[in-house]
Amino acid sequence: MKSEPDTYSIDDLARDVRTHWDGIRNYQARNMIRDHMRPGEQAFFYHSSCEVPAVVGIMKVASDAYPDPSQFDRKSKYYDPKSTKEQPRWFAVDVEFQSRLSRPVTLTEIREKKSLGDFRLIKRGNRLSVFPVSAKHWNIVQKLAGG
DNA sequence: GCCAACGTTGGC
DNA sequence: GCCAACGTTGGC
Repeated sequence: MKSEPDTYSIDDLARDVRTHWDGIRNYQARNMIRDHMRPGEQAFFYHSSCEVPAVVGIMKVASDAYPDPSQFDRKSKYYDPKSTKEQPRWFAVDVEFQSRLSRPVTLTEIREKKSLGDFRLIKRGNRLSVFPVSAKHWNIVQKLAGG
């Protein structure tokens, strides 16, 4: 799961421990959290759009998907006038801090690692903020971090 | 349904 | 700030 550290970083999550992962406004990403994420599953925390884009930590999915409250909040930048309580368009999940990687695994490193060649993160045109990670890729990234 | 215009993501 | 690679919107 990607987040811009200027907006919400692994430090913020370590402090909050648990948070609402909201503001997802892409249908594919929404489908991912609504239809495929389950409580107890693990996820990587990835810092995007920053000086050193990198996988920085591990978190745990802490809830089922639920309608993202910000879509109904007129004052939120995530407000969606086309969304109704009866038929919400957007969903959020709760996540819990689990750990930091012993060191960040940078995007550069990931690109250089042959065995991560088919990792979705570096697939051309990938802009999804939420996407599944195979067990193989999960393990390789962890190993790179030294754990 | 097509497609141009526009908006967003995210690396660089 | 630039730009590629998308996704979305809306006119037709």
